[in-house]
Amino acid sequence: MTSSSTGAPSRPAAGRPRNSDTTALILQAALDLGEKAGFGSLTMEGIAAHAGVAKTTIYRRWPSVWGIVMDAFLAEITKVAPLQKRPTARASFKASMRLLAKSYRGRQGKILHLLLGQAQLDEKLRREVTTRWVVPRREVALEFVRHGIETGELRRGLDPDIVLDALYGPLYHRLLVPYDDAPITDAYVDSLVDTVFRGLER
Amino acid sequence: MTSSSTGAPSRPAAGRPRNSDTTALILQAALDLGEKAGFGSLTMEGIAAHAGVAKTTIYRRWPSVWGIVMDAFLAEITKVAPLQKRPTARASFKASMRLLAKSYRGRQGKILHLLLGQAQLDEKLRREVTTRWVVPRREVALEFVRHGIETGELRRGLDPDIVLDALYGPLYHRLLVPYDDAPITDAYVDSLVDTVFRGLER
Amino acid sequence: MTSSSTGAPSRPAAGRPRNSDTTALILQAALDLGEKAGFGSLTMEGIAAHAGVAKTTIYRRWPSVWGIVMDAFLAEITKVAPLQKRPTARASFKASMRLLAKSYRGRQGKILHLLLGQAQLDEKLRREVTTRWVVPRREVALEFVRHGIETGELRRGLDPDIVLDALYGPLYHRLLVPYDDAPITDAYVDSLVDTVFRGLER
Amino acid sequence: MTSSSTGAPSRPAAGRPRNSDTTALILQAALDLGEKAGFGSLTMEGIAAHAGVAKTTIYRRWPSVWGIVMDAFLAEITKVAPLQKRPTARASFKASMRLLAKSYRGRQGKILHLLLGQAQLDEKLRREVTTRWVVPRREVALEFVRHGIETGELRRGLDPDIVLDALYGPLYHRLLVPYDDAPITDAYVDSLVDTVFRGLER
DNA sequence: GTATAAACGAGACGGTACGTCAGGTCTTTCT
DNA sequence: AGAAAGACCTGACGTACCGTCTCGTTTATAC
Repeated sequence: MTSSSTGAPSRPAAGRPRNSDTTALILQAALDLGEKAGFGSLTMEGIAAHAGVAKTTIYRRWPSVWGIVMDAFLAEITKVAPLQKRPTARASFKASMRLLAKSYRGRQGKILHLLLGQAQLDEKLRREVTTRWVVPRREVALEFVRHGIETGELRRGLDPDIVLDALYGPLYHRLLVPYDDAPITDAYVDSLVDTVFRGLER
Repeated sequence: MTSSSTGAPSRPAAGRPRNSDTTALILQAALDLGEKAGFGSLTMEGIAAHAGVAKTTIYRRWPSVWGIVMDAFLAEITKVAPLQKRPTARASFKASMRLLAKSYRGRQGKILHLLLGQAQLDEKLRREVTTRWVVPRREVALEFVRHGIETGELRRGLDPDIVLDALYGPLYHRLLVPYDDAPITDAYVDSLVDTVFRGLER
Repeated sequence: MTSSSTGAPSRPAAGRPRNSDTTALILQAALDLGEKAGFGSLTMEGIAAHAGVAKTTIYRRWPSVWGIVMDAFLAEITKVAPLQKRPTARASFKASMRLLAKSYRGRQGKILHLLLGQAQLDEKLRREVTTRWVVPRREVALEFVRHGIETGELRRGLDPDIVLDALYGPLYHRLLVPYDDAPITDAYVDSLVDTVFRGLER
Repeated sequence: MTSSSTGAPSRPAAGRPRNSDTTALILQAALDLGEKAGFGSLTMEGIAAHAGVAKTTIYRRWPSVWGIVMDAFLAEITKVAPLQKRPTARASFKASMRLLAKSYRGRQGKILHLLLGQAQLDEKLRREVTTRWVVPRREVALEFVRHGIETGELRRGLDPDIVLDALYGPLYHRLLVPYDDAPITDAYVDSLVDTVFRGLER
């Protein structure tokens, strides 16, 4: 969301540089307010006031509230729940999904389901979520599957995309389709992975 | 001079009765506008203007825009994609999910992902979706699973909830988590059901 | 500035009628604030806040701050300084101009020079000032001159417009062209009228 | 408005000297923009952009938009309409006022009435107008009057200030009080001077 | 020549106010 | 009592300029 891309390091961008403390201040304010009053009721004015920053300063960095939330979410989640590589695909997914489920039980979950919710209504945000969150993770996960097929852990002929949908789909289903509001436990993840893997193995 | 002949006991409700044409008019206006300008940009004022109706008239019937959309969605979907009972669970799900996938490829899909999106932000709508859409369908589907276990088609010890998540999860994952925007084809559904069922059968 | 013009009294306009107390409240707030902090620093937001009224409520009545000030000014000035008809033209103008000078020494003067100042920058306001303030008064005054010519008090061949410019011009000159900030006294008015009339009489 | 040159030529001020082309560029940009979009809508940012100059460069020279306009006005008007000394007071005023009326029919008039308008709202500008435009001209004109009294052209006992008000007042009245938007013609000036002078002469 | 000092362009920044939009409530008259 | 119309308060929107600031760069005098 932030203008980035450096490439040629040549000129130092001319003009007074953006204050990165200010950026951090805004992100923090957004998280604080979201935590306190609900991420659904975040407003530009509220964030600006809480961060002690002018609205224009925010608009210079992000085009919408959701841009901010997106950045805040990504900054946290990559630290907290990176994909886990293990000897077998089954172990890799179990570990990765347990970690993911854990963060989803906390603040990240609260944010993510709002983020994905809002992405349904907002085309620009949807693209942002795709390119910055879904695609990068999916690519790593696809590698797990392909490797599993090579080693013979998984049977040949499987469509790796379907495999990922079968594994992660249920997780997001629980997160996004309102049913019984039960949290996603480690036991649920284990049970899920085991059930699905029965259909995947040779 | 025909005597009105109320016949019906109770009360004639006193005062001017609600015009049911008006109700239909509003629903139609909501669908028209949503189709044209995107369901995400529906507003009470817009719907009222387009339907040629006063705002109060709408508020008397629904508490929010999403209430209207919810009603419009349910009215259509139950006609179009009822659950399909077949001799085997596998066949039942294949048929039901194909039908569902088909409607999701059209207007219903467009509405549903907005509805689920909005439900993430709006607690009241979330409950509405749960009780009027998710739970009723889920109960029927659970019956399919239990029956499959009884007949021996599915192995004992399966958690029926996990089964449903494993089947429907991927569908909603495709619908809600933005990835490649590929539509959900019948082939995808077949492939998915077959893959998952391998892990479910005896 | 307010939408007015009734004409056909028939229909009572449908819908909730405007609250005339609210209108008065806004005008009063504008005058209060102007008096306190200077009419030059009036803002819509300030007036709204001080009147305890929503901005939209004001915008429904006036298109700009100056529209409000205009209305407030006219409401006062017509009460305070109506044109004075006397037996002779000289006496009529002396009386009228004394009264006008007196109000200009007070709040009306403060407002008027801002109003005329702003009218230089704002074409719409300029027209408003012309039709609601300048023209009506000028027409009455022209009548004084014409009558003076008929009775023989003033010589024939005078251009009535020039006469009015010669009389009122100096007054507005003092008001609008900054020089020594001396107030316009009754003595000044008398001296002015006498000097000018020497050139007007037979 | 510009930082005054101290007179003593001593030090060349150390550091990079101001570029006088830049100053001219800004003035020109202000006039261009004013001519095109109306002097009332001039902004610092607009002028800076149009002149291809940084805002700070302008602020280093003038404290406000109106300072610029003031300088631009004065630079033109003193060239175009200096006071005219003639043998008689009547002839001096006729010539001077004709010349003034002529410039007021063009761009100078457009600017001046905005300048005087704005001066009503802005105390600093008001003083600026007084000291740089009104007072210097008024002093010369007062001399005309005093000389006329000495030579016996005008009667004794006249208050010179009232004389000037009587002569220039109508001109500014026409310029500033919106009435019929008729331009100020030479014929009008002649007629006005003759009428007023009838009351001034012995 | 090399400091030093100011001009200059660029753009960030905190502010204030703008005029608009939609929400949800209310008041009025008509049906 | 329902319905249409529209006033009303509320809150947020995104934008425009303001005047100040912080940079890096340029251009002149002074040492």
